[in-house]
This record gives sequence, structure tokens and C-alpha cells, in this order.
Amino acid sequence: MQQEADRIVQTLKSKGLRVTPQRFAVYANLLTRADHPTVEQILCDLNQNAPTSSQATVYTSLQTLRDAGLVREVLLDEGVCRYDANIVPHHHFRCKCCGEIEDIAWDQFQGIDLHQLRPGLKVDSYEVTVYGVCDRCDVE
Amino acid sequence: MQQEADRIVQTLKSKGLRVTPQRFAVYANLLTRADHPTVEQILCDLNQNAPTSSQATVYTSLQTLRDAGLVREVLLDEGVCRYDANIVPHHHFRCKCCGEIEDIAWDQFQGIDLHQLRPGLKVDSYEVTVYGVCDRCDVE
DNA sequence: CTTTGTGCAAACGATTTGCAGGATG
DNA sequence: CATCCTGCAAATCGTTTGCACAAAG
Repeated sequence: MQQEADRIVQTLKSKGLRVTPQRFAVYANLLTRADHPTVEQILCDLNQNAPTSSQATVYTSLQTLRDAGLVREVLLDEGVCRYDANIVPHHHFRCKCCGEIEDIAWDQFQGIDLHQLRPGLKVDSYEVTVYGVCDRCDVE
Repeated sequence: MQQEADRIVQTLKSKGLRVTPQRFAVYANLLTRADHPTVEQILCDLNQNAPTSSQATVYTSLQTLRDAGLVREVLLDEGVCRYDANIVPHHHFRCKCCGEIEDIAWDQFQGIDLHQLRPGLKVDSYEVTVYGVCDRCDVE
């Protein structure tokens, strides 16, 4: 996956960010994951084999990547911040049981008419969060 | 507002909760507010004139009220928990600028078809969060 | 009088920050 | 070689908890 690595390096540089091993690792890790990991999960993942990055660095890396628009935070109803390298707008499904977060394609929900909001509110973005139970938890 | 007070007392009792001055004050305060205050805001409000309730008590009162289904938590993209005595389902608008949260009536958004979700997901609830700038911040 | 709530302070978990040394462009 | 990043530890912030005392039913 040399190509992949190069692309990541290019992406980082294009945002004016220095390419450090830690920052690279955080972003690369996030890109390969489909879930929405917490800082702790990322940290464990990175340091699983060899020590790669300290906790504080993961925090600041994520902050930098967020400011650069490469990742976004997902904050649902728990006390932790999750991160997502999927920048394309999408909705979320959250399992009340296992806490997993699953993406819902943007065009899944049609017919949301923001023009009916009261005048005076300038809309930047919106998203739908669905709460429920996923099939992995719903075993009877 | 003796009637109002009586109604609050009745509501608390009907949930099997003891009526204490602190718990009453927290719930009453929340009922009169249209915004979605944080614990800190509630605490300041209550103790503005005379000391009414300690911080820990506000936390546990809110927890109790939440368990009883009288208030609900609202957690948007900040690190704090906000509370809402409006139990009727509704959506939220969040001003990126001042942080204020405004309710959006439930029937404002039609046509959200949850049946199109992939089979296996059991939906309990959902809500739309709209991000933008409110008119108070959008002064040019 | 039994049960439950309050208040304080200490504990806690997630995140931020200050600073000295190290790596990047 | 100037600038920015890392790592550590201490600090901070919101929230929870243990415990002795007080109040509610």
C-alpha cells in the first residue's frame, strides 16, 4: 500500500501540515477503520505492536486534522468524543446496547425541507441521528 | 403561581419521588426556561439570591428526574450536558456562534422514512440536528 | 422510625496545556 | 536553522461517589 501511504502524505501536505510519523499514523488508522473510534481506541491500536504515539499527541493530532478538515468529530450521547475520517455528509445510527455507531447514507433520508424553518436561522448543515438496537445485540 | 407549584409537586409524587426543596427547585427552574441550560447555569440560577442547592445535588436531582422521565439530556457537539424539561419529541437547532439551542417542532420535518434503513436495525427514536447561525449572531 | 436525599470533599475520566527536547521542511 | 511537533506530567473541567448528617413520608 505504498500508493495509499503516498496519498496520505500528499493530503497532509496539501493542507500545509507537516508529515510526522505520529500524525501520519493517526490519520492512516482512521482512514482504514469503518467504525468511529474514540481516542483511547486509536491509541491502543497504534501502540499495539510498538510504541508509536503518546496520548497527548493523538489528541493534538486529531485536533490538527479536524482543523484541517480531514476528520470530524462525532459526539453522540456518551461522554466521549469519536472521530471519523469520512468527510462526506452522512447520518448516524447508534445502538443503545453496544454503543456502536453505523453510518447511514446521506440520500437515505429525503424530504427534509429546511426552508420551513423560521426565517432568521441560517443553516450550515444538518444531520439525522437514529437510536435503536442493532442486529448483533438483538439476538433472542 | 401556587397552582403551578402544586402541579409540580403532584408530578413528582406521581413518579414516586420525594418532594424536597432542592429537587422541586431544579425541576421548576427547568420548566420555566425555554433554553437548554447546563448544570452550571441551573446552579447559578438557583443560588442567585439565596443558597438553594449544592452542585452535587443538582447533578443527582437531574439524574433522578431523567430516570423518572421528567427531563431529558441534550448532548450536542460540546463537552457539556444540557437539560430539557420538554419531553415531547422535537428537533434541535444549534447556533455555531453563540451556542444557543432552539427547539424545532417535530412535524417540521416530514418524509423521513425509516423503513429504508437496512433490515436488522430496530429503531427506537431519531432526531434531526440542524447547525447554523441564529439571527442574534447574524447581525451585519 | 425507616427510607431516601443533601452537602461536602475527594475521586474520577476525558481532554488540555506548559515546557524542554527533538524532528521537519 | 527556524519553526513546529512530541512526550511527559501537571492542570483543568465536567461529572460521580462515599459518607455523615438531615429531612421526608
